[in-house]
Amino acid sequence: MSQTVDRALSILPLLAEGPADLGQVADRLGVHKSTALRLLRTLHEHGFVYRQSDQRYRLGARLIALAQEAMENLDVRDIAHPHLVRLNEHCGHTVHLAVYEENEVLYIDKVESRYPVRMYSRIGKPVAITVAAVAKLLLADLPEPERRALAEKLDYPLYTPRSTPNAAAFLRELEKVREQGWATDLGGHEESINCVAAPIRGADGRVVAAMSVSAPNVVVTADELLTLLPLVRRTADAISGEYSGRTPVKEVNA
Amino acid sequence: MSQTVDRALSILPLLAEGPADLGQVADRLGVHKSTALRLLRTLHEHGFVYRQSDQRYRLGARLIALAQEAMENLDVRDIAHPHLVRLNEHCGHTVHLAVYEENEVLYIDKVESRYPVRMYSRIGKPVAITVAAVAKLLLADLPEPERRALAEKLDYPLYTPRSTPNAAAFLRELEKVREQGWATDLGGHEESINCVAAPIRGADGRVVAAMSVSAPNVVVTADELLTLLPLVRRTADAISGEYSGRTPVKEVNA
DNA sequence: CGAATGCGTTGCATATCCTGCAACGCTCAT
DNA sequence: ATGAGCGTTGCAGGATATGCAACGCATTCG
Repeated sequence: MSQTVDRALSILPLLAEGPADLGQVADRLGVHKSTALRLLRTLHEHGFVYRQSDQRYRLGARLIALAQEAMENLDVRDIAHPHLVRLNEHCGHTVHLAVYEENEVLYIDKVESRYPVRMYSRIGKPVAITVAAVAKLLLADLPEPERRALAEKLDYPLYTPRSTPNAAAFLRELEKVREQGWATDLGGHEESINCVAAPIRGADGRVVAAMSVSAPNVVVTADELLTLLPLVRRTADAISGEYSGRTPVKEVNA
Repeated sequence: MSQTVDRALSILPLLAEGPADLGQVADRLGVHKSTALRLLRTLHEHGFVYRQSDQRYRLGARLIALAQEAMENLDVRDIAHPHLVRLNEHCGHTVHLAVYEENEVLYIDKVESRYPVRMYSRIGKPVAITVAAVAKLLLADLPEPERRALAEKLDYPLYTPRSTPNAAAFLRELEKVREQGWATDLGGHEESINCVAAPIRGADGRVVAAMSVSAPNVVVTADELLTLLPLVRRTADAISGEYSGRTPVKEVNA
């Protein structure tokens, strides 16, 4: 809606691909160099871009710090964290917490596996939305039209033979997940990694987040992992209770 | 330099403090509501802000994802990571990697302590610049005028009695750090936590990053921690070598 | 060694695009 | 019912962003 701001913001994803010089930015924006320069300068003043020694621009530190703050005032996260840690202490596997927000699902917390073989993932990273167990739970709860629209719009990359192949299959899977109230990903993203996940609900019953336990099958088989399901669900329910119940504990910020 | 973009970007730190509604944003920007609305809309389209169910705005997911990408293409980080992990495996303590960028020092990587007592810190979080060992190393390497200017501008919060009290003391400390080539923080930030840190240098000898080992003194005393100094320095030197030497291994992106 | 190319940068005139206003619709509380 | 408070819209005026052309500076090539 605001052309100038629109252009300025478009620079950021562009720089996320890697550093770029003024000319490249101007070209990809389709504007004159002087225009790009002024936009970059403004971004620079705010610390969103950084000018490295070779004069090229890349994303700046303030952006990282801001994102950090953004995550820190997600209240689900605060409440969930100790539960995730406790679950990790019980089973030793990687525990994730994820939320859905406007066509993306992303991890907002993680407790690392205590086994030497760890899976790759990072807080803040958008998850493989068509296969991840947490994504299924979050999308399954969307209003039907929105869910359908989103499913149609997605790509369905075949990470493995067991990846969700297309929108129809995905919608069917979501329906199933919706009914059973939990989800799995059995080798749909990484051949050897399995997950079980459960939803965290707000006071109105809507799914506000999802948590999962993941483990490579060199550590435990899928069947063994599934035996953790009741525990995972109980943990998720405990978080739900605390989240919707508004525990009076810890109300530091007004 | 660009008023519109300037205003739009100012909204983000504002929202980082917590969700806000349209009126609040307009007030704090000192603009008309309709203006704020248009800016917020533009930010929304790009996913930088999110409109929660109560209509208030907060920082959006794209911001988090972007910051993630920003960190992932810092090459020091890639190179350093395995070294940090190895160091952690040796000593068991928390290992940090930090960089300086325009008046801020922030952690860009972290390997968690394997002891039950862990220190609080988060990747992406700006560090306590006046006391942290890594910050001392990074600032000590700045050109003298810049270092002095920065030191004058900083606040010197007294986290503990051992915190750096003022600019003069800080500059003296930086001089010392500069000469000895390593730094410590002995209870200057958290009473019970000590750190030893060493610099990572680029091909031209300039400090590009700094790494540290931190441990609470309930686990090891400051003296014991200092015995790790040679190992920390060796690790930092190894990273420096790899970083400046341009190892031919792994050149995926052109 | 000098010319030429490529880059970031500046000042300026044009008109585009942003701004603030005022009025509207809506929800919620009185 | 009535009013207050909030987000939203269309519009006219003018501040503000834009592209141009020219400059400085480095690096490259003749």
